[in-house]
Amino acid sequence: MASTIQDVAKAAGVSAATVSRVFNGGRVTAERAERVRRAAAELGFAPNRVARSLRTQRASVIGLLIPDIENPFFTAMARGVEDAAQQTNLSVVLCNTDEDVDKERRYLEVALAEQMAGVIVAAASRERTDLSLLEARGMPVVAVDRRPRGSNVDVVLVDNAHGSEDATAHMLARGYRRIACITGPQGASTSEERLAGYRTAIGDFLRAHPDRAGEYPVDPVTEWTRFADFKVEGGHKAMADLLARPERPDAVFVANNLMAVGALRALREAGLNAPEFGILSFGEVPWAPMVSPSLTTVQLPSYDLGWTAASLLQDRMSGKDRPLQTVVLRTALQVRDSTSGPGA
Amino acid sequence: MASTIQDVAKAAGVSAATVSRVFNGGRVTAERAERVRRAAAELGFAPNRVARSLRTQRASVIGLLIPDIENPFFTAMARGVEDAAQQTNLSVVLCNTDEDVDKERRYLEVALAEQMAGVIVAAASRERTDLSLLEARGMPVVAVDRRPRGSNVDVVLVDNAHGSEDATAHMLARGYRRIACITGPQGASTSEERLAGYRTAIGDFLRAHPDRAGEYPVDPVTEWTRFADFKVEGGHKAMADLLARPERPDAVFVANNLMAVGALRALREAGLNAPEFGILSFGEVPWAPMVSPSLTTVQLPSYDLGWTAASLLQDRMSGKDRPLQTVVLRTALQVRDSTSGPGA
DNA sequence: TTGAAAGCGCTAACAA
DNA sequence: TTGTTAGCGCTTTCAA
Repeated sequence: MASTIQDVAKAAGVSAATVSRVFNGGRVTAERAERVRRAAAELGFAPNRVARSLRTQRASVIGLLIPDIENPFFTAMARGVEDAAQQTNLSVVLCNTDEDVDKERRYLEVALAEQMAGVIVAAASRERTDLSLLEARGMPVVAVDRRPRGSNVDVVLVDNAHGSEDATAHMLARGYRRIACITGPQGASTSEERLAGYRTAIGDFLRAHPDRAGEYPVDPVTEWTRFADFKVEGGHKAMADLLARPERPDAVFVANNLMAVGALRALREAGLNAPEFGILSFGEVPWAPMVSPSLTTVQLPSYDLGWTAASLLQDRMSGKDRPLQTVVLRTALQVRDSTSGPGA
Repeated sequence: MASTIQDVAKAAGVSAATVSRVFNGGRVTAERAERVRRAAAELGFAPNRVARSLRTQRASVIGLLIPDIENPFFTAMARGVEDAAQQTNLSVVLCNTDEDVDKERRYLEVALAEQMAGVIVAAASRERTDLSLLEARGMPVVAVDRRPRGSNVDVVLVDNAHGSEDATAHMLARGYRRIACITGPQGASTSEERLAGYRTAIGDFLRAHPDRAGEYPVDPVTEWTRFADFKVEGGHKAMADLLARPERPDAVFVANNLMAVGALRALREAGLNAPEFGILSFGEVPWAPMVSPSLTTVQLPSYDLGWTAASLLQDRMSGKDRPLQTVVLRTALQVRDSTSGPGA
């Protein structure tokens, strides 16, 4: 059906090897190259990548494994990967692992069987994702967003601690003082890192203003911290709980976007509004600019995460034997109206 | 590096053909099959899919081309495709065409070169997307959401007209009378179909209540219709324009989710609120339940669109030679608070 | 039921 | 610079 390199060779009166050279940048005289190109165009020839992969033992496809294709954070990341890959004519195969380690393992096996050129993986689990199979076979791998335990691969991460510190410092600068924190589950690295950033900022402030200590409960960084589940309902419950305390906070730093939605609802139910009560979401909310007041957020470098991972992967694929890298990307604070200050 | 079928054959003391039969359901005595399986497990053997594809001339990968991976409508569709494909052990390669016909064409060529088993495409353009290359080579193709002009492929579409008619009828039933419509660009099939549904519902109502005609401008279905661009700003401008008219509407049917966001803002700026002023969005808005009042929407069958397309594709792939199908899937009205009625 | 052998379409080593 | 040749790993006749 489709024409092969042999057909083109015959039509152009040259050997298959010459046709191959024309398509792969080998040395061919201009005149013959032209003849080949014309014949190829006439026959609608396009090299069969399957045969090429089999012969060269490498594909021009990279696999991208993400836990949730419906999460904008990951789709933006996928765009970054795609754009970077396109520069070297790599195609990207997107695999949705659904936060399921088994499904993820199956896709990893597919990547091996398909001889993919490399794999970028946002691990379904830091504990249980196992990249050793790929490593054993020498397949280039880059982990992104989460670093799977015990794996020897390049990693690209978000600087959660700095982002949280900046965000909290911003709220302090805008005049909020009694800032609470709703973070994710205890033990999850992202929760812990974001909480740590918040604590650093509060600690720094208290050290700079020792006179202020009297305004706070015994230990604000623990009294006003709640561990939730990164989901809407968890954020709602945590916020309601914080508001019920005798020393009520005047602002809240929420460690992810879904919990921020829940916290917003709890505030509204308590008759509180931003910016009198400050609220800031770690992680973009698509409709952040549309709610009123618009929501201040920490923007995650999702696109760049993908772009960077793809670049690292291509380095590895080209056989550069440099030591393993961990790249940490910074977040960006998007100041909007929900943190204008308690008196604004 | 990775072990081949030959390695397994040697280890099990059989021929490569026998190993192949074990993995593909050929006739092999139980005892030898067992030996082969053991050897394969020991060597960590998994058949090389590239070689298999080259030999059999077909792959176990299908391509899914979508215009915008960051649009929840398409990611939900992708989930549907993926889930359906998984049932027959097909992998899905997701390609983001970015509403760009050239990029789309490149991906279509990749699909051919990679010998993919089939392609599902949400066309970047109804006019300019060209599937004839694939058709010429006999590759199974299903078009989804949009029917590219001049192509002979199975199609899965959304029933825009019925969905809009239902939605408009719902608003009428809730007591809104002066219902405006903001639709997409003139000429786009989705705009026209949604507008047509709105007109049908209004027309039916007026025919059933001829006494009401006096309450309306000369021709409500044209006076209160605005063509916008399916974007936030377009919706905002159209709504503001409608509100400036002497015969002000008391509700609006908005033909997509982004324009609904713009329309909401225009309403708020004019001091109008739902449900006194009714508003309904065609197409789900992720935060529809979270705004107050919660937004009534028409839910598109995005997941099922994908699932159905994948099923049709698999029929085609298995060589069933049935006539071309067009499947039209119905929408579902999600009634929330923004259309409780003008007196609610 | 089994194995030997051919060949899918391509590239790369080698020889000319 | 060009062509010849071998072979990537698999499946599928064909003959035994």
